[in-house]
Amino acid sequence: MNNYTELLRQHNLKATPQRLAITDILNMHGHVSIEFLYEQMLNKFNSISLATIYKNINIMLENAFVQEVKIPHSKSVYELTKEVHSHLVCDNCGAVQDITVPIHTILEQTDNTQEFEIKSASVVFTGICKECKN
Amino acid sequence: MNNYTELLRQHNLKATPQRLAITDILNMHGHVSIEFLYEQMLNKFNSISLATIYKNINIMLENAFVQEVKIPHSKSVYELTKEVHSHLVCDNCGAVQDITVPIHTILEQTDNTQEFEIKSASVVFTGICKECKN
DNA sequence: GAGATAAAGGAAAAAAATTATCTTTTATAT
DNA sequence: ATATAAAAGATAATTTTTTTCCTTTATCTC
Repeated sequence: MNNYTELLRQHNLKATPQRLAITDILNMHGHVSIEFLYEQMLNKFNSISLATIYKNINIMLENAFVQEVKIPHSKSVYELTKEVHSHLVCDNCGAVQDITVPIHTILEQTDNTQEFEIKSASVVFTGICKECKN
Repeated sequence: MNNYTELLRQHNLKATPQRLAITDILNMHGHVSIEFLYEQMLNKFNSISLATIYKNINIMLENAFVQEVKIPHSKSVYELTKEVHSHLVCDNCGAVQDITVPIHTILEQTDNTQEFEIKSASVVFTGICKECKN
């Protein structure tokens, strides 16, 4: 029993081999698209269907086991839920990295005369990653 | 000749009646989904096809006449391009508002040890709007 | 550990979203 | 006014995502 079995169960998800594999791929790659996930899964389960990928990602989203990252001008990627954080996306290679942004400070400096009660922030920076600069 | 004819042309877009109508709808509603835009357009052009909506939104995106706003847990909306700004999205009613965030200040306060060259930021706050609080 | 059961997987189809094709119409430059 | 490139309309085709139905399996209980 690896460590993700219990984590899946804590999110009301049965620990099937397929889900453990999805979890491993997410853990290994950090941020993955549906297509990439499907391709990787095919290596282990040669008859897995895309519907199973979608069904799992959807139920994992519902149970907050994974999060969707919506990226400007690009397809969404999915990641295991962890501490709140933001993202850096490379315009050149598409790589996605995590970054911590002081949301609290931002809110203090933002003029919110609109009386909108802000609960969370989704921040995606785009630019050029270290590797692509060289 | 209303004021959007010239603006369309400046973006290398022919000022067709359909495009002027799309522009009016975007201007009037601020942020609209593809479906909403289609429904509104049907009022004026009873035989317009969804393909025309997509073709126009896509070419308007390419020519930076409109921008796509990707919203967590929801479908994208589109807006006329204006000064750089961020968005507030109400979890309750789905309304989208503009807000100005001091991105520059954020960057100064963000620890970017990853040597990532940030060029732009997409920020979407979610919470409860003024109307839904009452 | 064996049996019961609710949930998950596989396969295929269906539905929804998006893009492409081809012909007709039209905005715009000349 | 005419020529022309681009856009619209009408489908059709693709792509993406969801659903259905039947089989398999993870997990709970004994």
